[in-house]
Amino acid sequence: MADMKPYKPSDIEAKWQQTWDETKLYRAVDDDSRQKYYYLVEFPYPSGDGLHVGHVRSYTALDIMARHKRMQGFNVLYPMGFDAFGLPTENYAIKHKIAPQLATSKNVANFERQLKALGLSFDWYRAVNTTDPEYYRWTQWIFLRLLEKGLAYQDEIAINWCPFEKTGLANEEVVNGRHERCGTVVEKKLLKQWMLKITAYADRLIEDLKTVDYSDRIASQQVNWVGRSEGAEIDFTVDGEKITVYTTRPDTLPGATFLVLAPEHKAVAKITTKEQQAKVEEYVTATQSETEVGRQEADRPKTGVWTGAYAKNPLTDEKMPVWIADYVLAGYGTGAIMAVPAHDDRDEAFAKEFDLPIKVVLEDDVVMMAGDFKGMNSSEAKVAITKKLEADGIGRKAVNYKLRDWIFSRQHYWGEPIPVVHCAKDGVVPVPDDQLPVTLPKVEFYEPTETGESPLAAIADWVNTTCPKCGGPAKRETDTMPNWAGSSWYFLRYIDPHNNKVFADPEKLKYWLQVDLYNGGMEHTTLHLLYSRFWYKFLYDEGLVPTSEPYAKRRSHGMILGPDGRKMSKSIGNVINPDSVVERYGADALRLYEMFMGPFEDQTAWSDERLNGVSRFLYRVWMLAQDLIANDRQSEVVAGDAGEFALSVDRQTHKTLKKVHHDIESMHFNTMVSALMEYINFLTSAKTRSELVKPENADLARRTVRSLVLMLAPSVPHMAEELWHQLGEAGSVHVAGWPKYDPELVKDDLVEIIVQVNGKLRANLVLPVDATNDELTEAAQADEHVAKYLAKGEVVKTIVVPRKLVNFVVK
RNA sequence: GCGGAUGUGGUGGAAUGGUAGACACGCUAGCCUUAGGAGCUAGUGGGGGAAACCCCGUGAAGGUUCAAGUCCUUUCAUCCGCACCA
Repeated sequence: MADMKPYKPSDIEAKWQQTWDETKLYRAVDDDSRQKYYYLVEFPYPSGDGLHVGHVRSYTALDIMARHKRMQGFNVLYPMGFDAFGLPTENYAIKHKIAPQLATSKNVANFERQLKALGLSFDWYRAVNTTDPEYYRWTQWIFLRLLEKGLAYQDEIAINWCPFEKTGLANEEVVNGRHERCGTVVEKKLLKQWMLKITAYADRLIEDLKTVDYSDRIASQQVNWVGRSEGAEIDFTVDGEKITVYTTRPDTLPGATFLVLAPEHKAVAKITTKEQQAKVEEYVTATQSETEVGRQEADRPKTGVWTGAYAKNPLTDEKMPVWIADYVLAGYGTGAIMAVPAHDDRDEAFAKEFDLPIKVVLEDDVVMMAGDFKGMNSSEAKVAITKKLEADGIGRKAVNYKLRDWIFSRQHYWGEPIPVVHCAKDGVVPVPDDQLPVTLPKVEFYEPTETGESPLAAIADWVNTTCPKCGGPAKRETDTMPNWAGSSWYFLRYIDPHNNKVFADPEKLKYWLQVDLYNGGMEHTTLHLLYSRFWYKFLYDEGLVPTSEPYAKRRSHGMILGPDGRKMSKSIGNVINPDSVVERYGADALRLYEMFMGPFEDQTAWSDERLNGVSRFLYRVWMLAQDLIANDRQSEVVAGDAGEFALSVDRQTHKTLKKVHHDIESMHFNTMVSALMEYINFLTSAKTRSELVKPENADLARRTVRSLVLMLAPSVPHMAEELWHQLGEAGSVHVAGWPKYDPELVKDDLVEIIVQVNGKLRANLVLPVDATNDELTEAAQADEHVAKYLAKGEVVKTIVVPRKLVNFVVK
């Protein structure tokens, strides 16, 4: 064909991106006349490295879902923004001596360019940036609400301190005793810190998972992280000093032969005898100088020292020596345990090391001793012993969590200032709401200070202010918030991004929430996801948001590994840059390839060969479409082409429509692409294609290519839009109606029936779909090949599954 | 140790308890062409056979069932998260 247009992604992609932008095609409307869908992807940190192919996987998947819903007439919100506070930018600013504000805007511009080049249907009008004072004004506002309710508080605690970045860290940022970002061995440092009481929500953060649809691995990681356990507290008296232990196994109390306290336990100094004092002090000093890394070494031999004191087992009246050892953690439970060496591996190792008694109390889960409790099973004994302790006033049921309160202070410049002032007279005074935002001052140096104070502390005219309460001199808080602050509520701001009266209009919140689907990386499961659920629940308790959970559904895309199967990293040099893929193959090919790679939630390695295969597929689609469009243009439309051939093509079309529709809804993007490929294979087979280009099939060609373009639109938006216009359509394919499959056309007249003898396949028959069981059996028996096997014995049973199979059981 | 996920060709993977290997990559042979990251045709789990066809085959071992990749039990391996959390 002389006028056939070649497929050149670079010719069409930028063109349509610009048109979509100009026509505001993807703006979400705040009306409630249509059903809404809110699709959310984690907004990126705009690093200097630019977009990662992992971002593309997440954003494309939900883009496909958003486009699919939009085509079905729903009101779709699919927003994007930037989580731009954080240390990499601050470090970049220090190194290059430019303001973090400038570095951020440069990186944001680059990310925007990259995202737009992918043809993602974000509503850019709603874009947010956490470093924008008009945004962090509300981050500060929420902090003040937490402060009002006592959920933000200051505490002098031994925090995780990164000596390289000179900042405090949350527990969540410490991995194996090292700072997860820079790998520096974390030290302990006593500092006054702002804390958020996430532990007040521990139970609800677990319980309410029942009301939402999270992938198993996400939900279980959250449950583990909160780490709820049930047991009992038991009070022991040592030299008049009360020592309370926590145990999940009160049933083993008869087997408790000694107590162990953490070296940091407050009672240690009081109960230590004179004879043991020197040894105890030496041990305490030694454990304090140990780093977290040292304390966490695997298979570390148990160490400890006896305090010289004794407690008494309330059930057996036996004397229990009281030891201190660093295998007992000060920060968990009560910082003290009753040791049951017979039923706990750690206690056993300790008992063996120091030659302490080991007393077995349970065998086969049944209590073997201790009078009243003898013969009970473990769970009965737990209840009974706890009750007895309660009656005696020396114990009670108790619950513990691994979750710690969230350390909310950072000693850095590039974060939201914590909006309080310190007044000599009034103490901590919140900055009044109408004076928000407390903005970051412009400074020349961003380096953290050696003392552990934020660089803000050095800016006298910013720090020195007046007390909002008494008008006297006061100093501003110089700590800033962690980078997790802004991202804890950004999805609320998208709903009403330009509101300067409230963080978002309650009516709009009511309309758009919950987020219908939230996708993001697994690495954010225990940090961001938990934090944002906490903030949201707090806002719910304040009556500021309409539902108890923010996200109805959470999924996590699998990581894309480098072509070598290893995690992509700059130092290995196996990073794939989306820009170069777009340049070479086009955004549509990149998008479709990332969907075709494998199951969405599984990790998988990058492959240039397979990307190329997807690109080839798109060329074939294009060429076929050109043929069909040409036929449609050149031919008079002939009415009534409902022959056998047309029916077979329509059937294939509608089967594919059905498959594509359901695969998008269930996020089976890889099989959606397969279905499209099968469809194209069918249409381009020599026989089908030669018929489709005949003038008498012009009408069929037209409706086929229309359906094809529509079903491709969510996945390859640029090519679909271009073809749509070649078809003579004026509007955008992305707001054209999604083609519903016809259930009648999805059904077949004839179906393949498999015939088995003793479960083994012996024949394939093509029979009418409505054949009765008897007819199926008859046809199966009549098959020559089957008959041979039937003759070998006696048919004792015949199983018929309509439209599927006949199985003869022959003996 | 605890929790979660996953084991299917040379590779990525597909299969409401009902034809294992769809779709794709790679490979082989042939064709075509202004030689390309192009297109077309055929083949491609293992074994046997000229063929028809037969046997074997979803980490391993049992079991349930007319029928198991799929359900149950045991077990092994890999990956992820947490980890001296009492």
